[in-house]
Amino acid sequence: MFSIGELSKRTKVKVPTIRYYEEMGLLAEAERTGGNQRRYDKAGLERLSFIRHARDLGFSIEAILSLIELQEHPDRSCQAATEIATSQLTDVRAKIKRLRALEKELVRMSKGCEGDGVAEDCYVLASLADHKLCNRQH
Amino acid sequence: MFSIGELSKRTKVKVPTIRYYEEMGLLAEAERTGGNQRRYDKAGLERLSFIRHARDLGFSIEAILSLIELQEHPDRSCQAATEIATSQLTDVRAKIKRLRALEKELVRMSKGCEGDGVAEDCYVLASLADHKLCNRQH
DNA sequence: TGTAATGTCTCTAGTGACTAGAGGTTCAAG
DNA sequence: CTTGAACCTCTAGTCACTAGAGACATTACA
Repeated sequence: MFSIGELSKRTKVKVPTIRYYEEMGLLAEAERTGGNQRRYDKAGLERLSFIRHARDLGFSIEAILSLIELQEHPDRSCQAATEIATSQLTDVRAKIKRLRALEKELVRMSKGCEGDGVAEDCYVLASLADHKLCNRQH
Repeated sequence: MFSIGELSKRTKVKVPTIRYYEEMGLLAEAERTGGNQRRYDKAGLERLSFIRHARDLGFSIEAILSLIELQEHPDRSCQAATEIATSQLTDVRAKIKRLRALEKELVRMSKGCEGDGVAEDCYVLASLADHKLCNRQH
């Protein structure tokens, strides 16, 4: 059994975040010492690692709740889990696509201006003021 | 002179968002009718278009405030504008990099599971539970 | 000119996933 | 037994909006 600080160290999840996860129902309510401090065991550690891993991959709290629910019913079909992962993948790909378009536009903007002139002639500012100067939609 | 709703239509920025931008100091306080409703002119329209364009490119409100400040002092050096754009570009590139790593991991995860088994054997869940199953850091 | 529909006003509160801080209590080491 | 670090709960703040309540203004049409 170890404290919340120890759990935090081992999982690299900050202490207030652990408490927040408990409040959100991602973590079961921890056992308490006589003095009301949380104590965790291996199961708690594994659960938090799972959560952190999923968060790192961009899953929302809500999605993680569903995944945990599934985890706790090993007999259920895992279709939902695959669906959540696939939807996350679609999301990620959409974001990448959008960011790539932004990247191109920003490169074009930055290249147009050396930063050595005055604001009046700044290509960055001009580009922002007039969308027509852009090559692509965003 | 036109109303906030008209401005909203022309710029595709929602009415409450326009009011929010005003409160944040991105838009000058609008003129008002006798009945206290906001009225805008061409200058207001251009300013909001600028803001929307910058937001679309991912600039923060704070960054846009700086850009607007520059815009209003056309005699100042535009170095700051270029710096803001470049920093935004760096940001965007970092995000793309990270998302690409996530994408790879999610593909690997999804491929490992057809979604036709039970949760106990689900590769998605297993991957989340055990980071060691991952190919790369994220 | 009357009325009804639509638009606008301010204000408060909610979103997601935390983060920061106040003010108080408990624990572990020496 | 004392000290200081770690812990507790609670509230409020972050970012960029979004939603809703309840009241007032404007516009279109009869």
